[in-house]
Amino acid sequence: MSELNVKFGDKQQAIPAPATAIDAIKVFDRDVLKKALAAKVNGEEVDLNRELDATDEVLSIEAITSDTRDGLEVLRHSTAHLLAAAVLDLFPGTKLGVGPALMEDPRYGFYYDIIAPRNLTEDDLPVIEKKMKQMAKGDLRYRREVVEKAAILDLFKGREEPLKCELIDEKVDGSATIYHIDGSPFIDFCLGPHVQHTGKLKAFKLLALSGAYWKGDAEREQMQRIYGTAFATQEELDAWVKQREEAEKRDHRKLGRELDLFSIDDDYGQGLILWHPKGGIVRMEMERLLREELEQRGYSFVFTPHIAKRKLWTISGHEENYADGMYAPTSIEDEEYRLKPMNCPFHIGIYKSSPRSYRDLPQRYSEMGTVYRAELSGTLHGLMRVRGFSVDDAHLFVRPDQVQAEVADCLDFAIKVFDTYGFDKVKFELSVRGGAENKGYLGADEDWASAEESLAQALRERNITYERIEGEAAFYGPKIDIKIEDAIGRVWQLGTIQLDFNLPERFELEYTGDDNLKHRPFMIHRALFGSIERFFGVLIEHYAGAFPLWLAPVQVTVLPITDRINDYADSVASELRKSGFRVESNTKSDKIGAKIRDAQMQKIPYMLILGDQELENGQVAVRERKQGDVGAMSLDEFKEKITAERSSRAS
RNA sequence: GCCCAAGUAGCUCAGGGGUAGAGCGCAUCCUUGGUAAGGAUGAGGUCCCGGGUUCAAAUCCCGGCUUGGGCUCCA
Repeated sequence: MSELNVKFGDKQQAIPAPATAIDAIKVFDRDVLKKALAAKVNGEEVDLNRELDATDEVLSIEAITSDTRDGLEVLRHSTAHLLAAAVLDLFPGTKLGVGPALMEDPRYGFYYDIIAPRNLTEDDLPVIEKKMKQMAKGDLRYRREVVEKAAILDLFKGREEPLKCELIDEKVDGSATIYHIDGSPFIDFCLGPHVQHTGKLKAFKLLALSGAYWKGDAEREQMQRIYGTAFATQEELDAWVKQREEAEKRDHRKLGRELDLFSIDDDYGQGLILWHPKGGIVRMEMERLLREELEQRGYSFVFTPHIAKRKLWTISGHEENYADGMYAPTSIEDEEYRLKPMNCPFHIGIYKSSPRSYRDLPQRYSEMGTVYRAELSGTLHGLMRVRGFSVDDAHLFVRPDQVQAEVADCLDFAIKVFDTYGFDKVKFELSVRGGAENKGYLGADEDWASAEESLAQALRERNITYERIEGEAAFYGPKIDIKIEDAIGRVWQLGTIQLDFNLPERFELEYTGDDNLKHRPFMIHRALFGSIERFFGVLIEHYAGAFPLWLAPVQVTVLPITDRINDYADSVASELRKSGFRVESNTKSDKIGAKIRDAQMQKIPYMLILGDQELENGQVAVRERKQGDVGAMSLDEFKEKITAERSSRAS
């Protein structure tokens, strides 16, 4: 064979053999070579210098360039190897774990898990990064080698790499590939592809050091994980670093303190939120919106206690399946009680309080129910992960024929509410039973089939595009998860609409049908926010603390220019309060610039600047927090404007 | 829970074996200034907690507590 038939884009040509991927690409497009990091041959990702198989068939070749996702992945994965090589060089005897590129996580670009002879600290990162840069300049070659399993095992055994051996043992059947970085002791068991040499790695940065377990298993070896990121150009890396700093400015913990919204005080307990007056206002408004919707959608409002007898949690199955998440029992008069981690059993109690007819269904109970969960201390995070929180919970008890309509209404509800908050990207995921894996699903097959179909049908009926995920359903029923994307593109899993075949069974729920026989109702758990605390945190970051008028703790601040105007300012403020607005009046002796700055830092939507002119004309000079000065108008005109803005809940 | 780091005034942080510091905020006074910081004075601290080393510890060492970054996108 002296020639190969190669296809590149829509062009095809015979080239002399033997040839590498790079030789082939060169024939068609010399320019693309500058950006090429790897190649695809018949869909398989390979190194650029991979020799093409001698074959009569047409080989389809593509270049993987640095400006594509695949290219970035090659770049990051190669950088992870460079990291490991540098660590090995600086800390001989280091054991290697895995070092993948991270393409979904916006915070990082890659990591490498290691066990170094001594625990590394963050002070080591700059040293390692320096070593990496030095190695990058040396244009060290990534060299691929195909080796038999036994030989690879021997190689890594000899290098005392037990974790690598374990991986090889699991993954390899026959032969496998390893990669060297020439000029470094580093060898990795890896599929590739990689860049040709370290000189291709021009923009990378080490970011963080953390703990990780081998295979994520807390029973296995504790390792250290070094996170970093890499881009094709320094400009892209700089832009990314800058954006990261922007995200930090939105941190809800920082804004929560600056805007006096909430606090967490260890004297009261980790993960327990103290809502301050200003946070309280936001919460009241969030709940007001929900309440209006709940009323219109025929929900009823119920209230239930924070603890219940232990026996109840045995019936519900929480004692058996969820004990780790629950606080220890407490007793009174020899009876044990436990704090509730969920509201469901209480709502079931209400359902069971009288016999139900098919005519009574659906029953829709809603409650802002406060629950307590024993989260591990290390997982706590501001408002996002807490130990006590309130769920905008609802439980619907429905007949099988009502499932679809009820779920459809839940979807409408979610869309309406998230739209109000300005989340225009909402994603829906339908989780159903998986084929092969048996998770010990409860409930009859025909119930599952009908429930899954009802959920899917409800989504289709509302023209919602959704992702169907096999095998992600809970053991007790299929569900729809709702995820939203915030103002800076981060995705948050919030609400869920979940069918439950388990609890109706355990609590022996029933209703009398039109056939005068007893039937078991379906139960739907429905929460939009999941946790009010967490959603509050998401909102703070989404709005960067600048709440829209309807949510803002202080909606208007009145700023008199001199204290001659203080009386007029007070009268304007009290006039607005009469119309239900939250107004402050700043009569300190600061200059107007300072008062404006204060208001701006507090992210108050409207400032009314009042001086002699306004007093004389009976007007207010309006300054909006983003647009700045919008001119003078009568108080009535201003009131009309903000009344419309408030009632539309514009975001 | 585990790995790494941090903990100094209400907040943000500097300092560092021998009188505890700054800016912001707060209070009082002066100033009454037209769209992002006017000035002066003052109050405010168990330098996280416990132990050790030392003539002497906020500082060095050990332990604890809390906070922060993380804890499988598998070669």
